[in-house]
Amino acid sequence: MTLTIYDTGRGAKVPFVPLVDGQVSIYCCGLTVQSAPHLGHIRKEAVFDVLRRWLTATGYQVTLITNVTDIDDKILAKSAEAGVPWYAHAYTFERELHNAYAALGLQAPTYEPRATGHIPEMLELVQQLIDRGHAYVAEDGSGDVYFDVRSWPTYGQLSGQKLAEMEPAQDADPRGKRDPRDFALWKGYKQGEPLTASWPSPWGRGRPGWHLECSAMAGKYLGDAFDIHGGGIDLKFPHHENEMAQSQAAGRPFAQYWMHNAWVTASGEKMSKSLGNGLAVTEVVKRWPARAVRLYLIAPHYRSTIEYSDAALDEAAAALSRVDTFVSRASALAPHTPSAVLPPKFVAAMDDDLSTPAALAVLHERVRDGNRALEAGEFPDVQSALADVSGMLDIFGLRADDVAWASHATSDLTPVVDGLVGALLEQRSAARTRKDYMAADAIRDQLTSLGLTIEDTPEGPRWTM
RNA sequence: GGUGGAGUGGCCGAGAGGCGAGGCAACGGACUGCAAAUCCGUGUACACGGGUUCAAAUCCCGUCUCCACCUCCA
Repeated sequence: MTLTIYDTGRGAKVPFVPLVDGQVSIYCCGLTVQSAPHLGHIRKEAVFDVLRRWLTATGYQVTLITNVTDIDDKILAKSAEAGVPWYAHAYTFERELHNAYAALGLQAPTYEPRATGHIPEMLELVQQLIDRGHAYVAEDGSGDVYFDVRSWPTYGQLSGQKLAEMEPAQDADPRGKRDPRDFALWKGYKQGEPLTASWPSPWGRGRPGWHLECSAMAGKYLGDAFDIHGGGIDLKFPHHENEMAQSQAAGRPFAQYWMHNAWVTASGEKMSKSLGNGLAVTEVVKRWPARAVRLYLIAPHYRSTIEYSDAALDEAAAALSRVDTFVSRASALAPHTPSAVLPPKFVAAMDDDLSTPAALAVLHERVRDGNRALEAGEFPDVQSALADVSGMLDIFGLRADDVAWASHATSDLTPVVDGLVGALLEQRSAARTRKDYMAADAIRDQLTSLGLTIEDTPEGPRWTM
């Protein structure tokens, strides 16, 4: 059984064969750090985090590069509006992005290059394109450099667009372009822009175009050819189309597979900044446990649109707590280690284009098996179910005891609380023994009002936050 | 105008010719002093209209609705 992935370029599920045996190189378009990341942005990170965990678990050595676009028109515009330097503005949101990563237990990429740190690599790429006759300096003296779309016959292949059929540019000002569809590789410095946002180049001061950045950084860290290029489906055109064109036109084979995730919608429409801060990751994590948010993001298939609703987050939290309850009950009986060999149905699901919904169904099945075994007192079965459940949770990045959640876990007060609660529970048990249920319930109500849940189990009372 | 995706039971969300994924909620039962948790059970869902087939949510034709991209949005 081998991994099959849906390759946007071929428009079909295809077997995944890496360029180098045992290794996988992935470039995943990161964010333009112009505002706070919302659920939709972080979905992409969650999806590729799971992909990476799965590849790693199946024996691959994974290199994941995710860039940070820290210079672009919007960053300049918004920072000017806010009256802060553009780099400070970008840095603010880069840090917010990292906080969001941490909150959702996302493993850091192998490396996370910033666009502004790779100007030389970008200039080199532009020069190669000019030399090969696929790029030209604008004729209007703006200092812009454009990719010559008509010089590249396969332009439009990735997205299935035909040049002739594309909506005519409503931009009346061709800005020195030979064709309205030509895109900027390099943007000449304009009066009024901060001088710090420009770099010297053979064509005058300026800054890189968005598409160019990714090609240059992917090339630097992954080589001329690499395995998987990922990103949101909305980047397919023009961003990825342009990346592919400019890289291949420069003689680099570029990505072998393209994986695109769908977005998160709200009220049926694509989530966007205009819908307000309510959906910012920082806000969502305040309202629901971070692990539930993560589950919510990875439970549907990555190519399906997720419709945001409070109720859906509530459901994810409820589903997760069912799993957690089993894990904590079973763990109390015996130490365990996650299974190295996962249930075949789970493996088959994950290998089938990362079919997390089917894989999750297997997780729930094993939880049920485990609960049944728990009732029957079949400890070997409990242990085996627990090991499987842990192993599967590991792939999803949802193990409660994963170090990723450490910074958000309760601190070392747990033993103290345990002692105090334990003392009260002993009093309650005594009251129950003498059938003084009024007193027993009073203690339980008191603890409940503090946010604790008390459950009576065959092994004695048990409390959870 | 071009390109792509979607419409599934109360809700979320898979599947893609034949045995009702899974979760959440609800109801009934078991267990419990009462709960909680857990287990067992309960559903004749696939936008609409035709057609193909022994068999269609899945294929074909038509219709409606929604969304996205073609504007530096994950």
